[in-house]
Amino acid sequence: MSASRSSSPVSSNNEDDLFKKFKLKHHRTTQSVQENDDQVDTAGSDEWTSQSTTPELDVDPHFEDYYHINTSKSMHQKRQQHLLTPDIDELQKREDEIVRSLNQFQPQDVQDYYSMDNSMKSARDQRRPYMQCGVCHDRATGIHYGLATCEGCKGFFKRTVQNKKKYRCIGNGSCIIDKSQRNRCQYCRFTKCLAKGMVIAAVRFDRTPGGRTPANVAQLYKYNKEITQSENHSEQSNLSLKTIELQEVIMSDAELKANIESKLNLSLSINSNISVADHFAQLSTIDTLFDHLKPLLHYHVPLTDDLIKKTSHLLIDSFMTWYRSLSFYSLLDKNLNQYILNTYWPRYILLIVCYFLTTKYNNGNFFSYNTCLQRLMDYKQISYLSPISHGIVEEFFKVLTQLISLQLTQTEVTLLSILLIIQYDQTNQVVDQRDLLQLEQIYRQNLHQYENGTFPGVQPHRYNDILHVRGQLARLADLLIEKHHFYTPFLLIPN
DNA sequence: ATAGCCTTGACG
DNA sequence: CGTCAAGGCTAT
Repeated sequence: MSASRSSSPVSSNNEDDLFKKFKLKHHRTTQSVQENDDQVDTAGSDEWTSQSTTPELDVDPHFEDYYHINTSKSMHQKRQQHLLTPDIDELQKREDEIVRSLNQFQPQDVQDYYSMDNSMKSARDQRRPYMQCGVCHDRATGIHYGLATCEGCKGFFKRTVQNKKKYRCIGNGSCIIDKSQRNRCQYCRFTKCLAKGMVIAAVRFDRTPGGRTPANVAQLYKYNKEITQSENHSEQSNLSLKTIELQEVIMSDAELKANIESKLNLSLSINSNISVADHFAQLSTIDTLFDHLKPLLHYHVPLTDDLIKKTSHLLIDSFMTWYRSLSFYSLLDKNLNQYILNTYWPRYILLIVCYFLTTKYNNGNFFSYNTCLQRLMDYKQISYLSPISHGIVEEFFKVLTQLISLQLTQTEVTLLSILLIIQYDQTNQVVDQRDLLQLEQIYRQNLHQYENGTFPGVQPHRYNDILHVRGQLARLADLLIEKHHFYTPFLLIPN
């Protein structure tokens, strides 16, 4: 039925198209220009958000109290700050001050931005065809307001300044801005614009088109460029110093990703070439995660390995961002954090995909071991995936049915996902995990409290059930990786 | 609101 | 002139 129209072999950018279709359902920012300190605009709330439980994914508030008592460190002081962008006027004053102080020290050195005949110009000419937006890494169309940016970020910056807009971040102000999701958080986008050196003064009051940017503004361009460059340098040298000093094997993000990538590839048993997508997802709600999975629902053809891989990447990125935003992240040892990131992403992805599946199969949608198996066999015939393992399918089916019957709330999913990745592993000697013992206790306790408060008496075994599922999930994830069957959960996504 | 494309105008 | 970087317009 729906075969014909949309199935033209769209040669254009498939991933982008997907995102255009499914993103933007809910902006993660709100524009609180005036009185109302309201909530997010929930425009286009989809079926996913309709759960009546707490919409916040973050840890149960009790946990924070408990945790602070024990650690006497307050980590979330800064979490609620910087949520609102400052007045444009204020920012403008700051720029003015910079210009003034610059002029004090170098009275008439102004006009050399345009006569730059050395480093900057040549650098610019060199990367001319490859210029990418300093904010979102989209293709840049030139220097705009002092920074190489795309048309989108250019226009966004202009609108923001011209209309003196203020934005608010729903998360903790560290949303990742890239091409695919630059519209998710205006606050973080604008903050990044500024951090990368875009100059407010370059937006004209009088709106006169054409002409050239005045010298004092050009001065700011140069100044900002120097600042960001020196920052980069000091960061780099700091980093290398530290690693040498500590003699630790802390991987860079790129290395970490590469490592994960190779594992992922192996366990998907795909041998096609890898193209490391430059997508960095961010997450703070289940909705965001599901946004990554939803496109898979709309494929009328079998899922391709490529698609699964891309989706996995998005989820892994989300996982990393999410993990780093957890309150205990900065308290744990670097090596331990790295170990967790490197080792436990399959558990996390598995949980998310399973949870996604439960929302799809929970009401009346037939779901049995046989249909499950049939589905996988069908895929097997069309694709080049490795042979179906009945043992794994059975295991997977067990976990899934249990999850379906449990009907986890979002808070439970959150706690479960944390418990999945901070599980103390006796057998492992690679890294010092002692901190995890205490942490795990804290989160168990937190889950226990939550169950008592939310389902008092009704489901006395729920706490144990969830811990049981945790064990199953952990084992299954290990198995999926080990036996190169990581694709299995994805194939059951109904379409 | 966003972002791709268009127009403008100073400068070399 | 052509180039660059401002603003404007407008389909989505």
